[in-house]
Amino acid sequence: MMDMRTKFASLTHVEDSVTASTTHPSDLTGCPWHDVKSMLRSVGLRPTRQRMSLGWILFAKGDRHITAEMLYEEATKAKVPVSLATIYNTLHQFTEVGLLRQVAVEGSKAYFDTNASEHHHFFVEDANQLVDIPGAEVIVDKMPTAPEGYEISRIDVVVRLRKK
Amino acid sequence: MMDMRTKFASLTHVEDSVTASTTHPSDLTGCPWHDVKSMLRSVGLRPTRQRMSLGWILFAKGDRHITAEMLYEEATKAKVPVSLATIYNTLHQFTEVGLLRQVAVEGSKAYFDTNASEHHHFFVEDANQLVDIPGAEVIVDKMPTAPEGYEISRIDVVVRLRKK
DNA sequence: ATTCCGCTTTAGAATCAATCAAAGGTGGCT
DNA sequence: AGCCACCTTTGATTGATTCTAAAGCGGAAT
Repeated sequence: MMDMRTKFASLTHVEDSVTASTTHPSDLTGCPWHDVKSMLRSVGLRPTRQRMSLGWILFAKGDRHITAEMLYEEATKAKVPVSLATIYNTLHQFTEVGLLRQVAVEGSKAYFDTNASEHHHFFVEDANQLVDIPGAEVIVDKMPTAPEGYEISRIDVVVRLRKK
Repeated sequence: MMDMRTKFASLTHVEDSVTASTTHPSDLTGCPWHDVKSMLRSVGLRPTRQRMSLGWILFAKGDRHITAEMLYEEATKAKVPVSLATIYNTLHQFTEVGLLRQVAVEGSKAYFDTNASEHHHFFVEDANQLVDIPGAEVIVDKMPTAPEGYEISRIDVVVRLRKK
């Protein structure tokens, strides 16, 4: 919940004046409809039913690592009829505008992280599970120099774990 | 366990002494047969025709980042008839025994690195291209503590690049 | 309100990488 | 030479993701 607000604040600079006055903890949601709506507007996406529902599902429960299939099932369970194609479209659109972050782990499916801020991950090899690395426990010390004509857009660190 | 360094050192060394006198650089003969054979034996894989050929193709040209499809094409061009299933089997077997390393980047296909030693990568976002980060230019400073019951098997660092 | 235009969503087909299963082939040992 | 466990092959199959063409909706203008 608190994470939610922090997230929203950072995601919707443009909407600070709006969200600041309207944020209140909602019973089930944790993320009021009109906040999702303004979030969408602030990134230039039309607030449609599906996008609102999916945004609500995605960001209501704090930081998560979710696949398209997982989101599809959750939406279905939540009686939000939405097609798989829309799930993919939405995940990609959200990623493009910086609401989500796609995490690269080898393996067939793509994971999306609802925490789009700079942070790194544990990857449990046997369970195919992603976990945030808390705080600033990892620090990349010597930043490599990017090749000529390129700039660093991001650094991903994945610490792979195996059962002892 | 045979370390990557050892394998590479031995292969390239012998290559230097043999190919210099018997072959042209344009040929695929950068790595004599008996070395691939002993490499395979040393990791406990039977030196079959296909594995020898593929090992030869893979390790003859220094460090590379290759996909199953790429290797398949190269093998075909080199008149080494081999099925795609065998390509996949071989890549996975080589990875299991530490001759190759699978690099985790988002995207549809899996990349295998013929340099299996501890090092990290640049990933050119627009071109979907992998490049080794030279030397020890990246250092993970604070190793995170693994959760209870787990141990760290490896740390992957991917520095994502975008055209300036 | 109603209309209209363009962005969205949809279902299902299509694509792509990767894996599997069954049948035939081969390496290495005696 | 011959055996047997391991390899390789073909073709089918899975699983994730993308594409396509048609129907639906958002919201600004009427």
